[in-house]
Amino acid sequence: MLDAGAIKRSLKGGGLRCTPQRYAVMAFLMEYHGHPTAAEIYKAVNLVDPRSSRATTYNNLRDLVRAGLVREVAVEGRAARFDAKGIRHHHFICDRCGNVEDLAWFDVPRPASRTLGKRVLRECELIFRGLCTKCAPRRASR
Amino acid sequence: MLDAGAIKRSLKGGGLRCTPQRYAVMAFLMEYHGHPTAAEIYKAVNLVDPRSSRATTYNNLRDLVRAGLVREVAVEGRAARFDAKGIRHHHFICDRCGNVEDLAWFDVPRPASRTLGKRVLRECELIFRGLCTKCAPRRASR
DNA sequence: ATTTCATATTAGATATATTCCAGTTTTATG
DNA sequence: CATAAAACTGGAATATATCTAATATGAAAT
Repeated sequence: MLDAGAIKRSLKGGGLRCTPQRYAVMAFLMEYHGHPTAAEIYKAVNLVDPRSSRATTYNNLRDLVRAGLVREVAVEGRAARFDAKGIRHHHFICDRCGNVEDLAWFDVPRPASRTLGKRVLRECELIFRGLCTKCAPRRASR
Repeated sequence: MLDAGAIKRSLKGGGLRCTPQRYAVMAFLMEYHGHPTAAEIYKAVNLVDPRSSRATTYNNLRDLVRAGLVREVAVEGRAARFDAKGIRHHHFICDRCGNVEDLAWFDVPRPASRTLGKRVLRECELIFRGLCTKCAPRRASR
């Protein structure tokens, strides 16, 4: 079950006010185990309580990403996907349908600082590409 | 120097006809060492020889990616970037300006098949996020 | 509890990125 | 060189995301 206090605290921890709209986005991402697009999140939170606009949903997602509470996954030619940063995990993106799936975490070597140059490393992300279980059997059909 | 024959051959190898427009896109990506957007590529190839439309540029990029000759890098909220798959490398994306930079290659562990499930793995991509050298010193300013 | 103000929200307009369409042209093949 | 499949075209359409400026609200301080 979702702990309202925990959500409130993590928003505050990220320097964000707890507004009904922002709370709704965060709560939705925490209980929904998928990788919804901004449009899907907008729809879902308004289904429960129709008080959020599209702009606000985008604003809140941006703020949550900046605060490090949510991860954004860009997918070529499609809407970005979001998920709450709970347990560490990698991502698998299907080249056919664009769906994003989680993969169990495993450690990734960090690049040597000479590889990285003077760049500031914030995080690293491992993305596997291929065909998901739904698309793989139908590989021949185009 | 660019070898016209080599480009022709790699297009053919990918099952693609060699048209002036497609050749121009591939040649540009091979000699330009950056990560241009579709719009930039469109502009650049038409500067040399104004015979390509926007739609064709997009179509060709799609085909080249499908043929495995070009890599597409999605960046949140911005246009996708492209580069010719020459030497293997990883990518660094700047969280502030969205620029994509190359990082020297190093091996990445493949996930165990139990981690991958029944998914078909095509490739894996390591993306480092942070601040590029241009943006890092100005980190305080927003 | 009330005041205060920085922050957040809103609807709609706008900007940006990409794909679709339907008719025409071109490439590679035999 | 005739042919057919593939590629090209400009413009319209769609999808995605951001901006704007007026209004409302959360939470810190009284």
